[in-house]
Amino acid sequence: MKKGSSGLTVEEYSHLADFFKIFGDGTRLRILVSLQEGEQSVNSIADKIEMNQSAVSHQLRILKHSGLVRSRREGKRTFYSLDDHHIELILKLGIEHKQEG
Amino acid sequence: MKKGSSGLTVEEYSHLADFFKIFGDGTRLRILVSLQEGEQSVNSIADKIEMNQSAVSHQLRILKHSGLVRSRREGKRTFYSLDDHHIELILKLGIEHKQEG
DNA sequence: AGAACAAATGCACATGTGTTCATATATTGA
DNA sequence: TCAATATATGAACACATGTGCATTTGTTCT
Repeated sequence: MKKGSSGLTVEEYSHLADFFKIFGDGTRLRILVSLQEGEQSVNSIADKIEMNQSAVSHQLRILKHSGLVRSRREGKRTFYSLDDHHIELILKLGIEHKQEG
Repeated sequence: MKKGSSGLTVEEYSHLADFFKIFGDGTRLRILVSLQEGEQSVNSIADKIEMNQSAVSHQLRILKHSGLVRSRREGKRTFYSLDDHHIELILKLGIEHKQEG
């Protein structure tokens, strides 16, 4: 296992990059922020952020596979909610960064 | 200016996504972490992270345009250094997330 | 001016990504 | 079972992105 001067391997940096990549899309950010208000169904999210149901579903799958959200089925609907305590901190940090310009 | 329930416009989310996108590449992460040790020339960085000079230069340009690093010329060489106090915090946060992962 | 070195740039290419459309797969209620 | 609703999925497409190659630009030294 080859280590760089700061302790992470090339592969580990790649995985870390994959983590940040999740936040690198406006639609996903809006979904995540929307979910901060509580769990919501797919159509509910799609309506709120004014996006295609399919597009939202695709993104939710990515978020779920990344472990950032989880889903719960209730009848015909699937409710998604945040499933990672780092999300709020990271979003907050990004927004603060943005505000300072 | 259309605002969502959490105070940001669609365009603002897009810009925030662009910010996170910068960290969504392993090469850029390695460059940023490398620069935490202090300013370094392009070739120096390229050697350290074992990457093409051209690739590193391309990425440094992105980092510079994003305001995350700045450059200083000294003779034939250009020295790059970190230029954003949020970087360390964000990298730290991401690494911590990974460790708990 | 010419050689040597460092860095930046334009191009081409392969790969990755987000969206939409159409369709499939639940699930519920009549 | 059939219709209606909600969600998931696959394919296709346009677009973005990272890299390497070749070349250019800038700098120093002789």
